[in-house]
Amino acid sequence: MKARVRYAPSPTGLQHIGSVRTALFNYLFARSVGGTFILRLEDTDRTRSSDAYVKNLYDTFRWLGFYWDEGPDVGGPAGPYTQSERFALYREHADRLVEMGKAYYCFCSDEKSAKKDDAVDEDDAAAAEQGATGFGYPRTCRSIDPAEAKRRADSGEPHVIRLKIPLDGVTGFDDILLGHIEWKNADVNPDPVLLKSDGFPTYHLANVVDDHLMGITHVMRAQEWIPSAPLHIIMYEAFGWDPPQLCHLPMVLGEDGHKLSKRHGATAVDEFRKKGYLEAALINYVAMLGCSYEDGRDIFSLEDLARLFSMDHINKAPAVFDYVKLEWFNGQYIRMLSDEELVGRITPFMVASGLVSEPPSAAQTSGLLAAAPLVKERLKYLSDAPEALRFLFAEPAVPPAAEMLPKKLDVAGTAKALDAAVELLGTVDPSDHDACEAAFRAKATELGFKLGDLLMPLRVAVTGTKVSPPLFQSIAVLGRDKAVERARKALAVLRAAI
RNA sequence: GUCCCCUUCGUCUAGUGGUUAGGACACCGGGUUUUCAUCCCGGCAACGGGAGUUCAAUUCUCCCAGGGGAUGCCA
Repeated sequence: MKARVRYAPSPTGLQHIGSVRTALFNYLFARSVGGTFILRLEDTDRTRSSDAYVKNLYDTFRWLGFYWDEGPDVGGPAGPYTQSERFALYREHADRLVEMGKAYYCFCSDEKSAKKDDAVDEDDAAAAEQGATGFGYPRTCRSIDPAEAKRRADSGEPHVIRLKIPLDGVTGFDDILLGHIEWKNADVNPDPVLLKSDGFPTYHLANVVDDHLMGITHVMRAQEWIPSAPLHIIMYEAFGWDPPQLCHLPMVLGEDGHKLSKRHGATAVDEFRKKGYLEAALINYVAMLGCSYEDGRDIFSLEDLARLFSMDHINKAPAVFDYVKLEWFNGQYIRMLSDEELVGRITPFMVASGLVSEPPSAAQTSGLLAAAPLVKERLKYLSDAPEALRFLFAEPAVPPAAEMLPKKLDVAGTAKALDAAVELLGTVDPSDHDACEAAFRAKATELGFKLGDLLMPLRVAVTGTKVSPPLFQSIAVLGRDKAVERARKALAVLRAAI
């Protein structure tokens, strides 16, 4: 049977790096076995779902560059792929369970859920201290006569439908990664809500019904879902369906060992994009969180990953998200870009910084192209480009004298060095890097300076900073006349400061 | 509290009874160099603890400890 897997996000927030990792693993698995990857929108939380987040979902995956074979936007034989459009289906199935005696109507108010989480925790703790045997819902309505319950429900009394968890016995399953896991039914969440009072299904119902109806063969999801697995198994059994194979992926943690969240740093994929991460770097890094491929290699393209992926290389232990290592990957991928590609990537950042017009002029583009090789190995993020290239597109402030001093040189000495440098600059061809260096080196020796003594003040004068791409190449891109002009102004400042 | 999952360098991992426990990032040295980077070389650094099984355990079993997750009309 052909494998069918799905990514089933709820559009209640920006796409999170953790969920995208789950999506990626599902995608890689599907590709590695020639299966089908499906997107299903779980928008059953009416108050939190929003179209803006659906748009963010599409934008995110378009950027990442891996896509689903079936989904709300591309269609497919098992649609619709948006749960709100499958509304009637869930009620039908919930009713069916009630008719079979596997679920029941509940008329309790949901005052507990209206409280804040903390309050609920305190309640539970208090209940436990008092020696309460159970936890969660006390199964109050489970004993109502079914006929009467039906009458009350039909008469319009507000209600939910709850699943009857067997009071004894055990429920278990074989996790592809974790092996056999089982629970005493007495330890399973007592009678979870399947259909909410607004008629929408909860995750549990919608998930099981849709996975079955959509022919899902493998469910790969984060380990935080393990405790709800028995609920789902009980439902599959109640419906008389075969459950899909389950595989619970290790969680992604922050450096403090807790579930990765905003306080650890960027978590929305959008944030990574805006910071100037390359999608290939992000995919490469995230794919390696909790999974290994070829030993001794760390750079993998999406195609490589899809080919090499295998469930038995997934780790059981949770993984800490390491921003520093991701940064290293980003640098690697930036360096792999051709000059043309790099220009294409940094242009939006140059435009956003106001250094380059929108659209860029031909001169700006050729300037960027000439400068690309100078900054390629210096960028950690694409967003570093404006700062690194600012001197080419904007006039830097004339630096104060102190800023220009090389190590161990005073103002007078620096003025002398810069004077010599400016004069020499007028006589050389800046595009001939080797010749320039030879000429400056000779001049430095002649005057008793080091090469750096000549170059540092010139660098600061021309680029406005002590840190810049290689000087001669920078000057070649900028134009010698402009460089000389800046250097003369700086020289005047130095002389005035003697 | 209860249930469930997990446990190799600081981090990501390789390893499936016998290895000097390997690699990557980070860190620390050194080299190249025109600042900053890149690049190259070297170094530091791990099998949570205790019982077993075995000629032999990082590898298998059990217990403990530690960490995490769940315990919603959110997913």
